[in-house]
Amino acid sequence: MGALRTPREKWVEEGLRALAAGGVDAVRVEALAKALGVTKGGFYGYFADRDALLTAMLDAWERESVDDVVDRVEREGGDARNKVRLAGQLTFSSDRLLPIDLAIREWARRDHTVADRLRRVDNKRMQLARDAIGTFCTDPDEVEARALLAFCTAIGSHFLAADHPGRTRAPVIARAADIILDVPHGNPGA
Amino acid sequence: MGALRTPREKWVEEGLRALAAGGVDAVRVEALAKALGVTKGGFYGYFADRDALLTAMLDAWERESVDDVVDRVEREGGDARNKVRLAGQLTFSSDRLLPIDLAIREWARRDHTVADRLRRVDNKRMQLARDAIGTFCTDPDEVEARALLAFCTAIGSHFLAADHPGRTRAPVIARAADIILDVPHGNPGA
DNA sequence: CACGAGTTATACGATGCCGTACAAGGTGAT
DNA sequence: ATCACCTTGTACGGCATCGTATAACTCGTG
Repeated sequence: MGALRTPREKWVEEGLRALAAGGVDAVRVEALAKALGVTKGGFYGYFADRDALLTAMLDAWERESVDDVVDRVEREGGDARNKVRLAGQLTFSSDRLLPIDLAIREWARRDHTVADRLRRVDNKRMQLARDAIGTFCTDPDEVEARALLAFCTAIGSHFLAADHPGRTRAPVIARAADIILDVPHGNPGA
Repeated sequence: MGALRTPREKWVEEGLRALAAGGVDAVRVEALAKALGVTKGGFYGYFADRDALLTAMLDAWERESVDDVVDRVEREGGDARNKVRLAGQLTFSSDRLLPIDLAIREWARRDHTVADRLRRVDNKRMQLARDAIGTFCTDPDEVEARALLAFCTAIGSHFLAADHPGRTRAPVIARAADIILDVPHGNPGA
Protein backbone atom coordinates (compact mmCIF):
# COMPACT_ATOMS: atom_id res chain seq x y z
CA MET A 1 0.00 0.00 0.00
CA GLY A 2 1.02 3.58 -0.48
CA ALA A 3 2.09 5.44 2.63
CA LEU A 4 -0.49 7.38 4.55
CA ARG A 5 1.17 10.75 4.41
CA THR A 6 -1.52 12.98 5.79
CA PRO A 7 -3.76 10.71 7.81
CA ARG A 8 -7.33 11.46 8.73
CA GLU A 9 -6.38 12.50 12.26
CA LYS A 10 -4.20 15.30 10.92
CA TRP A 11 -7.16 16.84 9.17
CA VAL A 12 -9.29 16.58 12.30
CA GLU A 13 -6.54 18.02 14.44
CA GLU A 14 -5.94 20.94 12.11
CA GLY A 15 -9.69 21.44 11.88
CA LEU A 16 -9.95 21.74 15.65
CA ARG A 17 -7.08 24.19 15.63
CA ALA A 18 -8.85 26.34 13.04
CA LEU A 19 -12.10 26.05 14.97
CA ALA A 20 -10.43 27.23 18.16
CA ALA A 21 -8.71 30.11 16.43
CA GLY A 22 -11.46 31.43 14.21
CA GLY A 23 -14.74 29.68 14.85
CA VAL A 24 -16.49 27.15 12.66
CA ASP A 25 -16.52 29.47 9.65
CA ALA A 26 -12.74 29.37 9.68
CA VAL A 27 -12.71 25.61 9.13
CA ARG A 28 -12.13 25.63 5.38
CA VAL A 29 -10.77 22.70 3.49
CA GLU A 30 -8.28 24.63 1.41
CA ALA A 31 -7.07 26.62 4.40
CA LEU A 32 -6.48 23.44 6.40
CA ALA A 33 -4.58 21.96 3.49
CA LYS A 34 -2.37 25.03 3.32
CA ALA A 35 -1.74 24.84 7.07
CA LEU A 36 -0.78 21.19 6.67
CA GLY A 37 1.56 22.02 3.82
CA VAL A 38 -0.41 20.01 1.26
CA THR A 39 -3.26 20.70 -1.10
CA LYS A 40 -6.80 19.49 -0.60
CA GLY A 41 -6.10 16.61 -2.95
CA GLY A 42 -6.18 13.94 -0.29
CA PHE A 43 -8.95 15.40 1.81
CA TYR A 44 -11.85 13.92 -0.11
CA GLY A 45 -10.43 10.46 0.28
CA TYR A 46 -11.17 10.59 3.98
CA PHE A 47 -14.23 12.81 4.10
CA ALA A 48 -17.27 12.95 1.86
CA ASP A 49 -17.40 16.68 2.30
CA ARG A 50 -16.67 19.49 4.73
CA ASP A 51 -19.58 18.45 6.96
CA ALA A 52 -18.07 15.02 7.44
CA LEU A 53 -14.94 16.67 8.79
CA LEU A 54 -16.97 18.82 11.16
CA THR A 55 -18.71 15.70 12.48
CA ALA A 56 -15.38 13.94 12.94
CA MET A 57 -14.08 16.98 14.80
CA LEU A 58 -17.03 16.86 17.18
CA ASP A 59 -16.50 13.13 17.71
CA ALA A 60 -12.88 13.68 18.64
CA TRP A 61 -13.71 16.59 20.93
CA GLU A 62 -16.50 14.73 22.70
CA ARG A 63 -14.32 11.73 23.40
CA GLU A 64 -11.35 13.78 24.50
CA SER A 65 -13.21 16.22 26.68
CA VAL A 66 -15.53 13.80 28.44
CA ASP A 67 -13.89 10.41 28.80
CA ASP A 68 -10.41 11.70 29.44
CA VAL A 69 -11.48 14.38 31.90
CA VAL A 70 -13.89 12.16 33.83
CA ASP A 71 -11.26 9.47 34.11
CA ARG A 72 -8.60 11.79 35.46
CA VAL A 73 -10.94 13.41 37.95
CA GLU A 74 -12.01 10.05 39.32
CA ARG A 75 -8.42 8.93 39.68
CA GLU A 76 -6.78 12.10 40.99
CA GLY A 77 -9.69 14.03 42.42
CA GLY A 78 -9.32 13.35 46.11
CA ASP A 79 -11.47 15.58 48.30
CA ALA A 80 -14.85 16.66 46.97
CA ARG A 81 -14.16 20.39 46.66
CA ASN A 82 -10.91 19.54 44.93
CA LYS A 83 -12.70 17.39 42.39
CA VAL A 84 -14.73 20.39 41.30
CA ARG A 85 -11.61 22.49 41.10
CA LEU A 86 -9.74 19.80 39.16
CA ALA A 87 -12.58 19.19 36.73
CA GLY A 88 -12.74 22.90 36.09
CA GLN A 89 -9.02 23.20 35.60
CA LEU A 90 -8.80 20.26 33.21
CA THR A 91 -11.14 21.73 30.66
CA PHE A 92 -11.15 25.39 31.52
CA SER A 93 -7.43 25.86 32.02
CA SER A 94 -6.22 23.64 29.21
CA ASP A 95 -4.56 25.64 26.47
CA ARG A 96 -5.68 22.98 24.07
CA LEU A 97 -9.23 22.18 25.17
CA LEU A 98 -10.43 25.53 26.41
CA PRO A 99 -10.39 27.44 23.12
CA ILE A 100 -12.08 24.50 21.41
CA ASP A 101 -14.68 24.35 24.15
CA LEU A 102 -15.48 28.05 23.81
CA ALA A 103 -15.64 27.85 20.03
CA ILE A 104 -18.02 24.91 20.23
CA ARG A 105 -20.28 26.87 22.57
CA GLU A 106 -20.51 29.64 20.00
CA TRP A 107 -21.12 27.09 17.28
CA ALA A 108 -23.83 25.37 19.33
CA ARG A 109 -25.84 28.58 19.53
CA ARG A 110 -26.38 28.39 15.77
CA ASP A 111 -26.50 24.65 15.11
CA HIS A 112 -28.91 22.29 16.84
CA THR A 113 -26.84 19.20 16.16
CA VAL A 114 -23.88 20.76 17.91
CA ALA A 115 -26.12 22.01 20.70
CA ASP A 116 -27.30 18.46 21.36
CA ARG A 117 -23.78 17.16 21.58
CA LEU A 118 -22.76 20.00 23.86
CA ARG A 119 -25.74 19.25 26.06
CA ARG A 120 -24.59 15.66 26.45
CA VAL A 121 -21.12 16.80 27.41
CA ASP A 122 -22.28 19.52 29.77
CA ASN A 123 -24.72 17.17 31.49
CA LYS A 124 -21.92 14.75 32.27
CA ARG A 125 -19.68 17.49 33.58
CA MET A 126 -22.53 18.99 35.54
CA GLN A 127 -23.20 15.65 37.22
CA LEU A 128 -19.60 15.65 38.34
CA ALA A 129 -20.12 19.01 39.98
CA ARG A 130 -23.40 17.93 41.58
CA ASP A 131 -21.85 14.82 43.09
CA ALA A 132 -18.95 16.73 44.53
CA ILE A 133 -20.98 19.62 45.90
CA GLY A 134 -23.55 17.18 47.25
CA THR A 135 -20.99 15.84 49.70
CA PHE A 136 -21.02 19.05 51.73
CA CYS A 137 -24.43 20.50 50.87
CA THR A 138 -27.71 18.71 51.51
CA ASP A 139 -30.39 20.93 49.93
CA PRO A 140 -30.75 19.68 46.32
CA ASP A 141 -31.87 23.09 45.09
CA GLU A 142 -28.79 24.65 46.58
CA VAL A 143 -26.57 21.95 45.09
CA GLU A 144 -28.02 22.68 41.66
CA ALA A 145 -27.56 26.42 42.11
CA ARG A 146 -23.94 26.07 43.22
CA ALA A 147 -23.16 23.67 40.39
CA LEU A 148 -24.63 26.17 37.94
CA LEU A 149 -22.56 28.94 39.48
CA ALA A 150 -19.41 26.89 39.13
CA PHE A 151 -20.07 26.22 35.48
CA CYS A 152 -21.23 29.67 34.51
CA THR A 153 -18.21 31.21 36.17
CA ALA A 154 -15.83 28.85 34.45
CA ILE A 155 -17.34 29.63 31.07
CA GLY A 156 -18.48 33.19 31.57
CA SER A 157 -15.16 34.49 32.80
CA HIS A 158 -13.76 33.86 29.34
CA PHE A 159 -16.47 35.97 27.72
CA LEU A 160 -16.28 38.80 30.24
CA ALA A 161 -14.00 41.65 29.27
CA ALA A 162 -14.10 43.73 32.45
CA ASP A 163 -10.97 44.69 34.40
CA HIS A 164 -10.52 44.36 38.14
CA PRO A 165 -8.89 47.55 39.42
CA GLY A 166 -5.74 46.77 41.37
CA ARG A 167 -6.09 43.05 40.84
CA THR A 168 -5.69 40.40 38.20
CA ARG A 169 -8.52 38.11 37.26
CA ALA A 170 -7.11 35.05 38.99
CA PRO A 171 -7.53 36.06 42.66
CA VAL A 172 -11.03 37.32 41.97
CA ILE A 173 -11.94 33.95 40.48
CA ALA A 174 -10.37 32.20 43.45
CA ARG A 175 -12.44 34.24 45.86
CA ALA A 176 -15.55 33.59 43.76
CA ALA A 177 -14.81 29.88 43.94
CA ASP A 178 -14.79 30.14 47.73
CA ILE A 179 -18.24 31.69 47.65
CA ILE A 180 -19.49 29.00 45.28
CA LEU A 181 -18.05 26.25 47.48
CA ASP A 182 -19.23 27.99 50.64
CA VAL A 183 -15.79 28.42 52.17
CA PRO A 184 -16.08 30.91 55.05
CA HIS A 185 -13.79 33.93 55.17
CA GLY A 186 -13.01 35.26 58.63
CA ASN A 187 -10.78 38.26 59.26
CA PRO A 188 -7.99 38.10 56.66
CA GLY A 189 -4.85 36.34 57.79
CA ALA A 190 -6.59 34.41 60.54
CA MET B 1 -33.93 66.04 -3.24
CA GLY B 2 -34.73 62.42 -3.79
CA ALA B 3 -36.31 60.61 -0.86
CA LEU B 4 -34.07 58.72 1.50
CA ARG B 5 -35.57 55.32 0.96
CA THR B 6 -33.19 53.08 2.83
CA PRO B 7 -31.47 55.31 5.37
CA ARG B 8 -28.19 54.52 7.04
CA GLU B 9 -29.90 53.36 10.22
CA LYS B 10 -31.73 50.62 8.36
CA TRP B 11 -28.44 49.12 7.27
CA VAL B 12 -27.06 49.29 10.80
CA GLU B 13 -30.22 47.79 12.24
CA GLU B 14 -30.25 44.95 9.74
CA GLY B 15 -26.57 44.44 10.34
CA LEU B 16 -27.14 44.02 14.06
CA ARG B 17 -29.96 41.58 13.33
CA ALA B 18 -27.65 39.52 11.14
CA LEU B 19 -24.91 39.70 13.76
CA ALA B 20 -27.25 38.46 16.45
CA ALA B 21 -28.55 35.65 14.29
CA GLY B 22 -25.38 34.37 12.70
CA GLY B 23 -22.32 36.08 14.12
CA VAL B 24 -20.11 38.64 12.46
CA ASP B 25 -19.42 36.41 9.47
CA ALA B 26 -23.11 36.55 8.65
CA VAL B 27 -23.00 40.33 8.21
CA ARG B 28 -22.74 40.40 4.42
CA VAL B 29 -23.61 43.40 2.36
CA GLU B 30 -25.59 41.57 -0.27
CA ALA B 31 -27.45 39.50 2.30
CA LEU B 32 -28.47 42.63 4.22
CA ALA B 33 -29.66 44.21 1.00
CA LYS B 34 -31.76 41.16 0.25
CA ALA B 35 -33.24 41.25 3.76
CA LEU B 36 -34.07 44.91 3.26
CA GLY B 37 -35.71 44.16 -0.05
CA VAL B 38 -33.21 46.19 -2.07
CA THR B 39 -29.89 45.55 -3.73
CA LYS B 40 -26.58 46.79 -2.43
CA GLY B 41 -26.77 49.75 -4.78
CA GLY B 42 -27.31 52.33 -2.06
CA PHE B 43 -25.06 50.77 0.56
CA TYR B 44 -21.82 52.28 -0.62
CA GLY B 45 -23.31 55.75 -0.46
CA TYR B 46 -23.39 55.48 3.33
CA PHE B 47 -20.43 53.25 4.05
CA ALA B 48 -16.96 53.18 2.56
CA ASP B 49 -16.91 49.43 2.90
CA ARG B 50 -18.16 46.56 5.01
CA ASP B 51 -15.82 47.49 7.86
CA ALA B 52 -17.41 50.93 8.10
CA LEU B 53 -20.76 49.25 8.66
CA LEU B 54 -19.31 47.00 11.36
CA THR B 55 -17.92 50.08 13.14
CA ALA B 56 -21.26 51.85 12.89
CA MET B 57 -22.95 48.76 14.32
CA LEU B 58 -20.60 48.79 17.30
CA ASP B 59 -21.25 52.50 17.82
CA ALA B 60 -24.99 51.94 17.89
CA TRP B 61 -24.68 48.96 20.21
CA GLU B 62 -22.37 50.74 22.63
CA ARG B 63 -24.67 53.73 22.92
CA GLU B 64 -27.78 51.66 23.28
CA SER B 65 -26.44 49.13 25.73
CA VAL B 66 -24.58 51.48 28.04
CA ASP B 67 -26.26 54.88 28.12
CA ASP B 68 -29.79 53.59 27.93
CA VAL B 69 -29.31 50.82 30.48
CA VAL B 70 -27.39 52.96 32.97
CA ASP B 71 -30.02 55.67 32.74
CA ARG B 72 -32.90 53.32 33.38
CA VAL B 73 -31.18 51.60 36.28
CA GLU B 74 -30.43 54.92 37.95
CA ARG B 75 -34.03 56.05 37.53
CA GLU B 76 -35.90 52.84 38.34
CA GLY B 77 -33.35 50.88 40.32
CA GLY B 78 -34.57 51.41 43.86
CA ASP B 79 -32.97 49.07 46.41
CA ALA B 80 -29.37 48.03 45.83
CA ARG B 81 -29.97 44.34 45.25
CA ASN B 82 -32.75 45.26 42.87
CA LYS B 83 -30.43 47.48 40.86
CA VAL B 84 -28.22 44.50 40.15
CA ARG B 85 -31.22 42.43 39.21
CA LEU B 86 -32.60 45.18 36.96
CA ALA B 87 -29.29 45.87 35.26
CA GLY B 88 -28.98 42.18 34.56
CA GLN B 89 -32.50 41.90 33.25
CA LEU B 90 -32.18 44.92 30.95
CA THR B 91 -29.32 43.50 28.95
CA PHE B 92 -29.51 39.82 29.66
CA SER B 93 -33.26 39.38 29.31
CA SER B 94 -33.81 41.68 26.37
CA ASP B 95 -34.81 39.78 23.27
CA ARG B 96 -33.18 42.51 21.27
CA LEU B 97 -29.98 43.26 23.17
CA LEU B 98 -29.10 39.86 24.54
CA PRO B 99 -28.38 38.06 21.27
CA ILE B 100 -26.37 41.05 20.07
CA ASP B 101 -24.44 41.09 23.33
CA LEU B 102 -23.59 37.40 23.05
CA ALA B 103 -22.59 37.73 19.41
CA ILE B 104 -20.30 40.63 20.24
CA ARG B 105 -18.64 38.58 22.97
CA GLU B 106 -17.84 35.90 20.42
CA TRP B 107 -16.62 38.53 18.00
CA ALA B 108 -14.44 40.15 20.66
CA ARG B 109 -12.52 36.93 21.20
CA ARG B 110 -11.14 37.25 17.67
CA ASP B 111 -10.88 41.00 17.15
CA HIS B 112 -8.93 43.28 19.46
CA THR B 113 -10.81 46.41 18.43
CA VAL B 114 -14.07 44.82 19.43
CA ALA B 115 -12.51 43.47 22.60
CA ASP B 116 -11.51 46.99 23.63
CA ARG B 117 -15.01 48.30 23.10
CA LEU B 118 -16.49 45.40 25.00
CA ARG B 119 -14.07 46.06 27.84
CA ARG B 120 -15.31 49.64 28.07
CA VAL B 121 -18.90 48.47 28.19
CA ASP B 122 -18.29 45.68 30.65
CA ASN B 123 -16.30 47.97 32.94
CA LYS B 124 -19.21 50.37 33.17
CA ARG B 125 -21.68 47.59 33.86
CA MET B 126 -19.32 46.02 36.35
CA GLN B 127 -19.06 49.31 38.24
CA LEU B 128 -22.83 49.28 38.53
CA ALA B 129 -22.68 45.87 40.13
CA ARG B 130 -19.84 46.89 42.46
CA ASP B 131 -21.70 49.96 43.68
CA ALA B 132 -24.84 48.01 44.37
CA ILE B 133 -23.15 45.06 46.07
CA GLY B 134 -20.96 47.45 48.02
CA THR B 135 -24.00 48.72 49.88
CA PHE B 136 -24.40 45.46 51.77
CA CYS B 137 -20.90 44.03 51.64
CA THR B 138 -17.84 45.76 53.04
CA ASP B 139 -14.86 43.59 52.05
CA PRO B 140 -13.71 44.96 48.65
CA ASP B 141 -12.35 41.58 47.59
CA GLU B 142 -15.68 40.00 48.32
CA VAL B 143 -17.51 42.76 46.45
CA GLU B 144 -15.33 42.12 43.42
CA ALA B 145 -15.87 38.38 43.63
CA ARG B 146 -19.65 38.70 43.92
CA ALA B 147 -19.79 41.19 41.05
CA LEU B 148 -17.79 38.76 38.93
CA LEU B 149 -20.14 35.95 39.87
CA ALA B 150 -23.15 38.02 38.90
CA PHE B 151 -21.70 38.83 35.51
CA CYS B 152 -20.33 35.41 34.70
CA THR B 153 -23.64 33.81 35.60
CA ALA B 154 -25.59 36.24 33.45
CA ILE B 155 -23.35 35.55 30.48
CA GLY B 156 -22.36 31.98 31.12
CA SER B 157 -25.87 30.65 31.52
CA HIS B 158 -26.45 31.39 27.85
CA PHE B 159 -23.43 29.34 26.82
CA LEU B 160 -24.17 26.43 29.14
CA ALA B 161 -26.17 23.62 27.59
CA ALA B 162 -26.78 21.44 30.65
CA ASP B 163 -30.24 20.42 31.82
CA HIS B 164 -31.53 20.62 35.38
CA PRO B 165 -33.39 17.40 36.14
CA GLY B 166 -36.91 18.12 37.37
CA ARG B 167 -36.47 21.87 37.05
CA THR B 168 -36.28 24.60 34.49
CA ARG B 169 -33.29 26.87 34.27
CA ALA B 170 -35.09 29.90 35.75
CA PRO B 171 -35.48 28.79 39.38
CA VAL B 172 -31.92 27.53 39.46
CA ILE B 173 -30.70 30.94 38.31
CA ALA B 174 -32.91 32.61 40.92
CA ARG B 175 -31.42 30.49 43.66
CA ALA B 176 -27.92 31.19 42.33
CA ALA B 177 -28.70 34.90 42.46
CA ASP B 178 -29.57 34.52 46.13
CA ILE B 179 -26.18 32.96 46.77
CA ILE B 180 -24.44 35.71 44.83
CA LEU B 181 -26.33 38.40 46.73
CA ASP B 182 -25.87 36.56 50.03
CA VAL B 183 -29.58 36.09 50.73
CA PRO B 184 -29.89 33.52 53.53
CA HIS B 185 -32.12 30.49 53.06
CA GLY B 186 -33.59 29.09 56.26
CA ASN B 187 -35.83 26.05 56.37
CA PRO B 188 -38.09 26.30 53.30
CA GLY B 189 -41.39 28.05 53.87
CA ALA B 190 -40.21 29.92 56.95
C1' DC C 1 -44.78 69.28 -16.09
C1' DA C 2 -39.89 69.13 -16.33
C1' DC C 3 -35.61 69.47 -13.97
C1' DG C 4 -32.02 67.87 -10.90
C1' DA C 5 -30.10 65.74 -6.83
C1' DG C 6 -30.00 61.83 -4.39
C1' DT C 7 -31.08 56.79 -4.43
C1' DT C 8 -31.21 52.32 -6.48
C1' DA C 9 -30.60 48.51 -10.04
C1' DT C 10 -27.62 46.18 -13.01
C1' DA C 11 -23.40 44.61 -14.78
C1' DC C 12 -18.72 43.73 -14.09
C1' DG C 13 -13.98 42.00 -12.45
C1' DA C 14 -11.68 39.99 -8.73
C1' DT C 15 -11.24 36.80 -5.02
C1' DG C 16 -12.01 32.78 -2.21
C1' DC C 17 -14.19 28.63 -1.48
C1' DC C 18 -16.38 23.92 -2.43
C1' DG C 19 -16.41 19.55 -4.63
C1' DT C 20 -14.98 16.71 -8.86
C1' DA C 21 -11.95 14.73 -12.36
C1' DC C 22 -7.90 13.21 -13.71
C1' DA C 23 -2.99 13.10 -13.95
C1' DA C 24 1.31 12.68 -11.40
C1' DG C 25 3.79 10.96 -7.68
C1' DG C 26 5.54 7.78 -4.19
C1' DT C 27 5.60 3.02 -1.75
C1' DG C 28 5.69 -1.68 -0.96
C1' DA C 29 5.15 -6.33 -3.03
C1' DT C 30 6.51 -9.55 -6.49
C1' DA D 1 12.66 -3.49 -12.12
C1' DT D 2 8.00 -3.48 -12.59
C1' DC D 3 3.43 -3.30 -11.16
C1' DA D 4 -0.64 -2.17 -8.41
C1' DC D 5 -2.39 0.81 -5.26
C1' DC D 6 -2.90 4.65 -2.50
C1' DT D 7 -2.01 9.51 -1.93
C1' DT D 8 -1.36 14.06 -3.64
C1' DG D 9 -1.15 17.96 -7.12
C1' DT D 10 -3.43 20.48 -10.64
C1' DA D 11 -7.15 22.10 -13.22
C1' DC D 12 -11.83 22.94 -13.61
C1' DG D 13 -16.93 24.51 -12.99
C1' DG D 14 -19.87 26.57 -9.97
C1' DC D 15 -21.20 29.67 -6.47
C1' DA D 16 -21.05 33.58 -3.18
C1' DT D 17 -19.10 37.66 -1.97
C1' DC D 18 -16.84 42.31 -2.18
C1' DG D 19 -16.32 46.75 -4.16
C1' DT D 20 -16.80 49.75 -8.56
C1' DA D 21 -18.96 51.89 -12.47
C1' DT D 22 -22.70 53.49 -14.64
C1' DA D 23 -27.37 53.78 -16.09
C1' DA D 24 -32.16 54.08 -14.55
C1' DC D 25 -35.31 55.59 -11.43
C1' DT D 26 -37.92 58.57 -7.85
C1' DC D 27 -39.33 62.44 -5.60
C1' DG D 28 -39.41 67.28 -4.21
C1' DT D 29 -39.18 71.76 -6.29
C1' DG D 30 -39.84 75.40 -9.32
